[in-house]
Amino acid sequence: MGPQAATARDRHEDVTEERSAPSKRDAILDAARRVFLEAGYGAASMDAIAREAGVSKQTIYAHFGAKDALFGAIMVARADHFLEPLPEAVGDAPDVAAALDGLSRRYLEVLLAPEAVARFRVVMAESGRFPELAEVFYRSGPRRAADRLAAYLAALDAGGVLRVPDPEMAAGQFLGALRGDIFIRYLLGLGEPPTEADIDRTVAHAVGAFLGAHRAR
Amino acid sequence: MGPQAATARDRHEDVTEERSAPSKRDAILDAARRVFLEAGYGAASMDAIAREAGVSKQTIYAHFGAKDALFGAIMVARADHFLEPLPEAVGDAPDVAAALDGLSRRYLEVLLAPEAVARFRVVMAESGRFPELAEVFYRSGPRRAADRLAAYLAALDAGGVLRVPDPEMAAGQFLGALRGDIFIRYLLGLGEPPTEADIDRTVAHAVGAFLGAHRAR
DNA sequence: GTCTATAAAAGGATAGAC
DNA sequence: GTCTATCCTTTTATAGAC
Repeated sequence: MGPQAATARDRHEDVTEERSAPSKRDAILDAARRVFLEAGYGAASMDAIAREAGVSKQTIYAHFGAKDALFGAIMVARADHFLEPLPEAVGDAPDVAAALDGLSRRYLEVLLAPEAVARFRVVMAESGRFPELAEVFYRSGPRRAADRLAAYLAALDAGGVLRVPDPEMAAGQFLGALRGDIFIRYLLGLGEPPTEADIDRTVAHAVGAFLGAHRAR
Repeated sequence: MGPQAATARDRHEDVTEERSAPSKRDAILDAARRVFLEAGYGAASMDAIAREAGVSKQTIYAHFGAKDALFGAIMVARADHFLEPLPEAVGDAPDVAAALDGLSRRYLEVLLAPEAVARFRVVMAESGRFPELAEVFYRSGPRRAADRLAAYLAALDAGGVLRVPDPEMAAGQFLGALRGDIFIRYLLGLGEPPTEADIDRTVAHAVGAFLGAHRAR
């Protein structure tokens, strides 16, 4: 093997191909993600995952051992990416209204992405069987978003821009207002996804109400 | 049979007992409700329901025909009771703050009842398989609560008490703020249920913010 | 590592007696 | 209407060849 190959062999010792071909392991993970998120844990069969990945069932068991281990690998691995694009929007905005507006749009964008909704639904349904998974999901997703917003609101209060005596509560309720009815409908699989105009109205109303409620005296 | 028996025999023709003993049918419905809500549709077995009800599996099939029919009977039957105690709180209250306060407490009380949370979770998880069930649940639960509140807010706006130009949106976002973080945590099965003090703080904050945002000029 | 074939168990639904 | 006993399909998991 060539000299630069050293950086790429963090998993295998005896690989012969120099280009890291899409490994069966990754194919399995990808297929499992799709099948689990679409069907839920119980209704997803290992046969379906094997078929989707183009491998045999035994190959899956050789890699992951059992169904619940595979499920855990999928759900935890992707939990980090949830709501990751949120923080940048807070610090750079010229004024408060624009900052809240931008943050709200990113939040709804992430929250209403089909994969995020499916993930939420599955984690929720299986929270009894996988409690630690629900915990990780909560902390890396909803909790993190609320903490970031709370920190921003606390800074606004300290700077005298707004009056926010209880930033944690205010952050939680603001994000709750943003979710409003839309998210429930989405989780229940009802009706059409919200249009751009719906988003505009929702964000404008939530931000306006928040600024009205917390304006400095 | 006696003359008064006529009113009670809307289902049976050949009953011999005069007191309506807890029928097997009701025992099945009750057991099915418990098992379905605890385990979810997929993980709930007909064997478990039969055991819990103290009857044989065949008795269940004689009454309901199939698993999905039994599930539908359970979930739809109880959907009416969801949020039923809400409307009274609106009209009688002396002032707006007290009305919103009372309504908020009832809403959270109903929403955080263990059975309501379990129902929400199950309907959500099975919304793909039973779309019409999700629709009925939504309309009789979340939607109804939001509509009632919106009508009240529209009346306040018309009376000049508050300024609420978009009552539907305001109602949805107020209820969303009320759910805030608590409901998500609850759905994910995390941590302790909220204490009385938590409820007090949550309601006070949401009502205070709402009044601040929508006060008449 | 990967495949084909199979074991072992669970669960939805039905047959037939009473 | 109700029970016991059974069928048949699906599904997780494993054995053994290559």
